[in-house]
Amino acid sequence: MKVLLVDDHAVVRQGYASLLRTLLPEVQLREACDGEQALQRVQEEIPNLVIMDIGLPGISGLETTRRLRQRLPQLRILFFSMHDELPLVRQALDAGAIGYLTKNSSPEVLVEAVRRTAAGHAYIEQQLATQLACNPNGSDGLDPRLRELTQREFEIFVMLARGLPPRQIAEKLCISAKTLSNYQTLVKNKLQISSQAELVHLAIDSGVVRVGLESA
Amino acid sequence: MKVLLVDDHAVVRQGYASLLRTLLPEVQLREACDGEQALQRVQEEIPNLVIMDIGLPGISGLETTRRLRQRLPQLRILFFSMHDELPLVRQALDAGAIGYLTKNSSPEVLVEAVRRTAAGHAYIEQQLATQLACNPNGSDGLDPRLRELTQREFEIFVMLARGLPPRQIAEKLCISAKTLSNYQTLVKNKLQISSQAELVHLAIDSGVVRVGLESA
DNA sequence: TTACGGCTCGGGAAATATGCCCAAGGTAGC
DNA sequence: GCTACCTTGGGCATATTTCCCGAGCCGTAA
Repeated sequence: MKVLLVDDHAVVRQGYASLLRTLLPEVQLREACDGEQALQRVQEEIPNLVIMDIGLPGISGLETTRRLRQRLPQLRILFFSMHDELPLVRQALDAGAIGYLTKNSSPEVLVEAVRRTAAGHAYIEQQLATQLACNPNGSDGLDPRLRELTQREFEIFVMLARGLPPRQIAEKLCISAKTLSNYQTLVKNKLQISSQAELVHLAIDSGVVRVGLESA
Repeated sequence: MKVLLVDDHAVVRQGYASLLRTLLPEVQLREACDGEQALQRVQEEIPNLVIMDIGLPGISGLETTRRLRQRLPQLRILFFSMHDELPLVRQALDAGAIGYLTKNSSPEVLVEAVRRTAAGHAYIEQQLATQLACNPNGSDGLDPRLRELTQREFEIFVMLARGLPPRQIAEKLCISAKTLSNYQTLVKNKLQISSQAELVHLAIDSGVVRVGLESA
């Protein structure tokens, strides 16, 4: 079984790599540190499964997933993220992921998820699956205004709501501070708000971010 | 019994005034639309009870309360606010209020509260009282950083966290936009944060504001 | 194919906001 | 009276935002 690990934090990635090698000796691992590299690796050799971090620099995990699925619709992608907000899970599944796991999961769960998704079965972390099942599918808690946002705008919206410094957002997305600023204005217009504070309230209300600080 | 009603929204104030007149015919009502006027009215004639809105323009309800109590330590002040966050209740009581009621209360409760506070007994809305009792008195859920803020800074902090437009805050507090801006910088420094988004998160974490939009 | 529309990205210029320093007036306490 | 601190704002340099505009891409409809 061939697995491609995509995560921008080398330490984290390698940690999970060694974990997987131990727990699943039959797996042949490859790694990528961003979306570009992931696309390239997949082109070189098609894996049975891609394990994808959601918060990549440059093209995000979501965008990378869309592109991968576009090229290889049968490709299986398992999201592996530190975020457990429902709307993000939905975004991942919409983008074409077959599974979603948070980084809080135990190694056993990780192994199980890898096995199942590699075999083509969906796997969503227990708790998230339950919540998804409860929250009637289509009608998230999402504010209708959020539907107006494009994918890119949505990503930026989330980061802004988390309170990441603008510089850092721009860096992470590999766009100029200027572009970020323009997006920010655009997003605020679409959401019909004027301050960053309202943006945070809206994000929390919609369940897009959780209270409490921390970064992406 | 003489009661002074302090609230900046004329309609609201008069609504409650007529309500009180109906339910408590023995009450002699006077009104004030801001802190200045309240101080003046009290000077003209000392009421048995002051019913105070927390969100006044100019000097706030809290500040007005402090000044009133300074001049007349025996004066009874009942807060009547649309906000039900515990730290705000504490601030009101600290400022010298003898009662706290939210605007969601039923007329019966209002009457009861007026009767009790006018008679010199404390009256705190059932639900709030319970919460206050549960949350060990001194050690709120308050972030230690919030203790660094002066009263004025705290007021501004709350308004910023609610997402009020800067213009509006400055207007409401009757200070220049420049002063507000200076306060904002000061507050952010004291709280050791850099963005407005973090400010909102901190406020929500500390229970100073509740999620959901709306203004003051 | 061509044309159109939408998305992403950023430049330019003007308006705003911020950060930092400083100073005046008020109040409280010693 | 003196000191300390809060509140209020001016000045000024810098950063951010806003608004307008154009380029490149991509998918789709004609």
